[in-house]
Amino acid sequence: MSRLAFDAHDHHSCIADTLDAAEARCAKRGLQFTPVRRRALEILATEHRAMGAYDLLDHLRAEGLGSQPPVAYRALDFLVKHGFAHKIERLNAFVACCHPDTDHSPAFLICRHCDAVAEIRARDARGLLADTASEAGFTVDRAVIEAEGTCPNCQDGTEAQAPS
Amino acid sequence: MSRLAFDAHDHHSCIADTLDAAEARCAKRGLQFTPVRRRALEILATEHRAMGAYDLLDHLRAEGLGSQPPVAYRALDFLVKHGFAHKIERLNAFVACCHPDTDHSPAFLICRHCDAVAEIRARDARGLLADTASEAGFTVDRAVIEAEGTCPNCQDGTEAQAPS
DNA sequence: TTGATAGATGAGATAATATAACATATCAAG
DNA sequence: CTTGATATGTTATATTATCTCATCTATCAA
Repeated sequence: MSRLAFDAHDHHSCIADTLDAAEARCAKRGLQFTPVRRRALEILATEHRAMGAYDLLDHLRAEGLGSQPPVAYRALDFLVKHGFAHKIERLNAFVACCHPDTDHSPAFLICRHCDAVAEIRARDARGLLADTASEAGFTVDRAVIEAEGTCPNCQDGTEAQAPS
Repeated sequence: MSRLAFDAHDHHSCIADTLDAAEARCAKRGLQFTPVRRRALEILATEHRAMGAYDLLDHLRAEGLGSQPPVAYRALDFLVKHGFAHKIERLNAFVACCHPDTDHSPAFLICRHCDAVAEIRARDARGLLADTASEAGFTVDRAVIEAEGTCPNCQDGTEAQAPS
């Protein structure tokens, strides 16, 4: 997989890649990558953390791209529906998807100290879960897998750091 | 593990077991199993589904056990904190724990059609998740694992049934 | 018995998250 | 052009959760 959000990385190109990939997928599928949607994704990617819908709305409002909650929720619905962003249920918040190209089964690592959220692949864990479920006769459509704990940057004695 | 919530079972004794186990654990740990807390757990166990805090509050209010939201949230906090109930993040709702005796790593199966929620063990899936996380230097304290899909009772052509 | 303390409850207000409902706009296809 | 589908603007409201401060209760030590 690509770099974890915990790692240092070239964030500028990471934003550009995210937007380019989204643009390409929208074109391919005939989806409208409108200014609000594009900008919403860009804000999520730039902030690089889980943002609440109202956080996002504040940004959009400051840029004249809409002032009421439905604007943010609609953009987020679109992004989540098409896999450009994910909702973190535990936080009632949203993150840009780090690798929208690949067909992925995301799980999330949420740091309690610095609030960073990293997306990882959880194919195996999902498989196991689906197996266990099917023994009970249950068919899984979608699974929420979110781990809370301490990220590598916050392990080093110095806790409760601010996010980078 | 004990029976799944999807299965038919002796619900009366299931409620009694839940309450007895909670009472015993509170006694052992010096926790106050007060009337509101006890009744809250009893309501959750009786309804046998994921209930919102305000649903629970409605029941409590009808019985004169409190009328304001904090009453319900405090009782739920207590129950969740001590493992007598769980929060389903995906639904912002709460369920009584089916087997509070055992040291368990719960995961949940949420039926989209009838809204039933079953608690299963997910020790293996959790282990895999923790392994993957630790490769990234992340230490997991707690994990939310919730699968949405179709329960065995709703597989049989006749969908969108009411919960039992 | 008294007082101190911690935990639990009561009550009012408000914060934070999310959706309903309806009007208007945009745009591509026929 | 007009129709239909999708997107946006706006107001209002629903749902979920917490803050604050006062009061009460149980326990324990002096």
